[in-house]
Amino acid sequence: MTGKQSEAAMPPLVLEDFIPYRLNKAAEAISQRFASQYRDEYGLTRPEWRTLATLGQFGALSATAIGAHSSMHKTKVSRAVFSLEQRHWLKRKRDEADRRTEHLELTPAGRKAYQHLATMAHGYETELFARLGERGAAELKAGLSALEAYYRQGR
Amino acid sequence: MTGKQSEAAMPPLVLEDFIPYRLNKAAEAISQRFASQYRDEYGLTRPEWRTLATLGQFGALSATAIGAHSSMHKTKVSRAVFSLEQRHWLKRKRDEADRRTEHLELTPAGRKAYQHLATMAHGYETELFARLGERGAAELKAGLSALEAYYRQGR
DNA sequence: TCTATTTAGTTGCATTTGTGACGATCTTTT
DNA sequence: AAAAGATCGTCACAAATGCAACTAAATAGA
Repeated sequence: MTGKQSEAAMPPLVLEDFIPYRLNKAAEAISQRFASQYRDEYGLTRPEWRTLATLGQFGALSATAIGAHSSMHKTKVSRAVFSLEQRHWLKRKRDEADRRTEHLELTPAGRKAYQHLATMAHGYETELFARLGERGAAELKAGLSALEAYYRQGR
Repeated sequence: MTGKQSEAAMPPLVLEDFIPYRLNKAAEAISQRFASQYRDEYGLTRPEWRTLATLGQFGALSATAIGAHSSMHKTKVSRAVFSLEQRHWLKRKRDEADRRTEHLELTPAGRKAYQHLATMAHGYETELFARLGERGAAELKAGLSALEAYYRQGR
């Protein structure tokens, strides 16, 4: 026997301690709650919400740019754009210089929905921070920043 | 003008600061890297790896227990179990007291694969911690713990 | 005891997602 | 300027996921 463990074999991996596992569960749980808000209120899917939020923040972007920024697959963006267009929440404009790309922009209706959802998002986050406590919130942000620095230029 | 902002309107929500968004992107990026390892080496899907890891850690569980522990949908577990069974990595045993439930247990082959994957997982995490730095890793863990405490007893 | 309800796990079906190929357009090379 | 290659967005198809219905078995209620 080599010390630490006595009779029972220690499991080679404790999932509750494994960072990718914990991150996934946490992300899913936290997103779920907010997702049900925009789903209940507007019937939006996650890719649709992401697209809306990205356009709301940046003004006018190509589909490719949206995907690059928010890590969504080409086709996911394409479909979300189509769906938002159906709602008349965004309109497309051909780039006259490069006629392959189209610039996507929110309509007034889209912007209005965005404003509302952004407010809900802030509310959600405020509540989250309150429950995490000053300390927990600060640690989480710092930890996420470290992670982002890692995988941003990572590998 | 009300101070802070000058000419351009501030976007109502900055995605790079929004916790659910950051968590999702981080979780996806971090998981992706490890997922490609077990995918390339064994052709495992995520639900399969999760099921394997859960059984490896806990020894023998019902499908329901696996799903509850790792937040996977019933049918996801059912299909992962089927697939692992095809590989002869686990076997089912009827519970004689309650003949609806089956106890799932890794075979020697399954255990061997698990050992290997668990080793890879540790390696991955070790490298991750190294890149995050002592500080970043500690903050991330603390932040995750705070989150877990939040959503565990949820609402 | 007989019925109604709950639980474990699977399956069919619809929805969502990713892959690969495509037409159109732009860029680079020769 | 023609040919080859890259990029933008879409679509058909295949794979993965979730939902609802189902069988079998246990439990609770009458």
